[in-house]
Amino acid sequence: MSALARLKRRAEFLRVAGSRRKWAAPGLVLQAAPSPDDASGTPRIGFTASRKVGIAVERNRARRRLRAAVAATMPLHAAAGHDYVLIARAETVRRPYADLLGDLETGLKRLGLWR
RNA sequence: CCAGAUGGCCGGAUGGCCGCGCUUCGGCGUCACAGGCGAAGCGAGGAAAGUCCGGGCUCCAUGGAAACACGGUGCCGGCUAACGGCCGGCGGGGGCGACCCCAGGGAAAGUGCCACAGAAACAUACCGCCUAUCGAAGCCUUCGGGCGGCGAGGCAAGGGUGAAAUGGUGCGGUAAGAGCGCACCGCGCUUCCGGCAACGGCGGCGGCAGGGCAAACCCCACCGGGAGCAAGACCAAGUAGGGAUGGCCGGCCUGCCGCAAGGCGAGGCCGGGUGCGUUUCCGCAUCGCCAUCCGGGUCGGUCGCGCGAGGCGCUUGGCGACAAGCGUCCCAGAGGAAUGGCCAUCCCCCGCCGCAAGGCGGGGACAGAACCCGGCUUACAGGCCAUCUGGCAAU
RNA sequence: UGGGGGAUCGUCUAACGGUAGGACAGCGGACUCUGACUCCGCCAGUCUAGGUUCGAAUCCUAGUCCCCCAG
Repeated sequence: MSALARLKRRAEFLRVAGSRRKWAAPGLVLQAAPSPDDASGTPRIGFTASRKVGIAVERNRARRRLRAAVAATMPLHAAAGHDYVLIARAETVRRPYADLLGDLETGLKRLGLWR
């Protein structure tokens, strides 16, 4: 994930969620917001897997699959100068990988951040 | 072969492409770091889980002790750093058996409880049984007495109630009965023997010496300071050194207010208050104290943090838990948190098609380190090994 | 991650180890021209599994779920 950065603070997640730009797909929920300080910087990604997703094994699996999908797609196609939050759902663990990639791509297109 | 018991073990395998974390090395870069590039090595579990116990480690309290309080454990012996764990025994219960299960000290130290029912739940008599003993109505009489069963009295066998009714069965015995006597069983005490002990065995004595509950209070024995890696240490940055409300002391001196009586935490001293679990003496800290609320700062980094009661193998001792010795290995260290994503082949299971070879499709348990270790408990697809038991068949 | 607390009708809340009670809600009925109020009745529950006890919501053990706290 060399071309991407990570979101780590709770406040950052809340700020992205407060922007209300989101797209819900069967495999994931994508939220996005412009970066506060650097409009042309590298995209920053955050992952969330709540207890609704499942036990710790399933939460870890969901987050890893999302991270793999991001590594395959977003360095090339995500618009710069934005923060993204990916929320795992219960389906994220079982959804076929190709569909998961499709969810992420259509999410980026729907939010107008496809590049 | 079938059914079962116990103990131990495994927890999919191989490869490819793309990635992640840590360590080391190389070169780039830098005054030196940082950073990023490449390579190599390593990278979840038997339960990592629940957080139910025990320790290590860290800080606080530790001053000096005793008593009290509180919490825990509970047959005996051993193992262990320790344990509520483990091993071996004992006792009780279950199973044809291999084997399994048991909080399993004390109820004549004391207190308490035992609802309803029942006469009575710890010391009793409702129904009942009896008339030997004492008194009496009535009846009979050969006038000696007898019958009668009202009262006093005796009894606890039977009925009934209950979870539980003061040893059980049988024989004798008696007015009726009763360990009242005897035999066997049970129980208590005890000589001797075996055992370190729990306990067991043989014998003797005692007629029973006194219901249940201690996962009720309790007694006895033993153990235990408190908090926890968000412990704690260091570096960097940085604000404040507060405010409001309410409640609660005495004496003396000074000061202030007041003409005075007097008042006032403004100050000091003494008593004292508060804290160190409680009490006692002593000691220490703090002088206003206590409660509630408000206000202000940070949300960074490094260490702690991976050689340990360590893993594996062999030998020796021990029934065993385990211990000792020798050899060998280094084996995760993240921090919105790495240990992965995808694909292929093989293995196992299920379904469908097929005579078959095989083909197609689906699935592969429980579950993710967060300071570490020893246990316990709980979850778990499928499989392997060893020993043993019962049954059937054959030899 | 560590520490602490709790679970009783749909909701809130009682119950020395001895029949699980009350309020609200719901349903039915009565009163009323109708509704409200009021009255009567019904519906229902001890988180789960074992154990101790004659008897467990209560005591003990294990599990499940929920809530709170933290430098």
